[in-house]
Amino acid sequence: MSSQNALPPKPSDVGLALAVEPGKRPPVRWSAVYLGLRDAILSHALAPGTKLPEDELGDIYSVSRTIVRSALQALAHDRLVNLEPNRGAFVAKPTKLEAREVFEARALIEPKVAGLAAEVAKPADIGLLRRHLEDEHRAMHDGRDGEAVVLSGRFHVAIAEIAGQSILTDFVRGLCSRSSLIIALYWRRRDTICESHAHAALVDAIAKNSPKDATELMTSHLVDLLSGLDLSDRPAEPKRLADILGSIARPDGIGT
Amino acid sequence: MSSQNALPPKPSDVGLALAVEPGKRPPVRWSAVYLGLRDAILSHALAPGTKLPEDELGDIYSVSRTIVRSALQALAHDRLVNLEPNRGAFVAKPTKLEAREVFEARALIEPKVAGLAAEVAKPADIGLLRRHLEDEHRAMHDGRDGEAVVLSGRFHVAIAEIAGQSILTDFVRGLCSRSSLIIALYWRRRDTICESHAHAALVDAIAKNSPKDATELMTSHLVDLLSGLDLSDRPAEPKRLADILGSIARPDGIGT
DNA sequence: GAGTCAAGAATTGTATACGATATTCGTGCG
DNA sequence: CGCACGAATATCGTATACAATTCTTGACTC
Repeated sequence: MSSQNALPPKPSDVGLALAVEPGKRPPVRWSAVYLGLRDAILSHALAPGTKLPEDELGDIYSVSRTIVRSALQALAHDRLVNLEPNRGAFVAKPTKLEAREVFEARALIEPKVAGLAAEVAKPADIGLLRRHLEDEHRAMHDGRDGEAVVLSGRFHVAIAEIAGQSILTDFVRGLCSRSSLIIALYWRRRDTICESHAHAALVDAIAKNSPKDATELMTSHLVDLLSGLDLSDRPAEPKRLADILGSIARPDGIGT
Repeated sequence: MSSQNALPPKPSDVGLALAVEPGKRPPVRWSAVYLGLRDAILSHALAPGTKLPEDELGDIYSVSRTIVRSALQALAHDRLVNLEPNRGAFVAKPTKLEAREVFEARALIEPKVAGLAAEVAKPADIGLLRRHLEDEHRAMHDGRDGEAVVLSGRFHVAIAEIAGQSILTDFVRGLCSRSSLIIALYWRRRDTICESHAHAALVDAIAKNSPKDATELMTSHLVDLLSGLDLSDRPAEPKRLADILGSIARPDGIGT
């Protein structure tokens, strides 16, 4: 019955108030579901608007709906899923307004955080960032866009962690997660997807302990990111199913 | 299969992603427990560290533990309660380090938000703020400290709402909530508890559409608030129970 | 043929049962 | 007298059962 040998994935990642040391206490069971879904959403494996039925998720992760429900609630609090009463959970679809606000919040917080990081960064921190940079580069080069986006977010979070402000780090983490959804919805230029250069410059500024440079680089990096989005002011997008399907080369042979 | 016409209903009430209008759909059952506990914590009716047993809360609110559990999870995400696996839920006890970080985050976000509010505030907004001010004053004057603290927080949130940045408003809301806990733990001067004057000046600056003034006033207001706290660097407080009980005039007659 | 309505199916909401873990308290030993 | 150990109790963790709601589908009417 209790055959669930749910291997603890990564207790440190779950940004929640749980006083639990990694190895000692069993990391709450829903964290596996939470992390799995989160990764899937952030890496764009699950598109915004996708329904997330409790039964199905329970089957997939071999847990009861109780656990799934907890995970979904946590994701809802992160604004990665939308809980609609009596209807179920759906991958969130941030509006363009929300998208703008996310980037405005990032523009306020992250430059400051980058400056802080540049002030206190030690060699070990720089090493960590450079390793991050490599991972990112590799994922991007391998064409794994989804992971590249996730890693890009994790890079920003890593900077915040170096700054040593855990609350601001939580904010950055949340904002980056939501940015991932925003990118999935509103990204326009697929070619310029990863300005890894900007990240590299950022690391250099932090390595040189130049808070001012780091602050400015982060600001312009975020502006660049924002400029890659299509956040024009038509709030509703009445895309017709026919338009979408018509514009895609359909595999002839099956269907009408 | 519609493309959800997700009109942002009211993200201000419960800080969670629920597309639900107050009256129409049943507002998820746990929100009653959530709000009740939150008020009790923010108004210092429940002291930090207090255990919150699921059964007891279920009896009080006449719901099953399932509901209580959801409410507690939501509160944990707000960092108002601490969930310790297999041990239960406790009202959070922010450390001094956390307290400092909360106020550093507020010092980063709120001045900017106040400036924004001053830019866009309309007469109706000013009226709202002045009414807030009165409520605060009244509660303070009536000696209801708990509510005064809550209202003070709501004032800051109201400013953020005027600024029209819902995400930053969420941040401010969370930070103010945590500040309430911090005040419960580390407030030192009980007399100067409410610098209602600072709030009044803030409203004036916003009313005059003076972003620069509003920004500076908020900055100094937060500095003042912080200076009222005892956040010295001894991380652990080895207060002995005997000290506390010994220093209080005990009602003689009962007990040993 | 389009629209409406209702019965059935599917999914979510809540309560409860039961196993697992922690805490308490009594007992015995040093 | 203090401490260690173990049974009893209390509380939490998870699964499951059942109720409530929504969605689907088919028939019926206009």
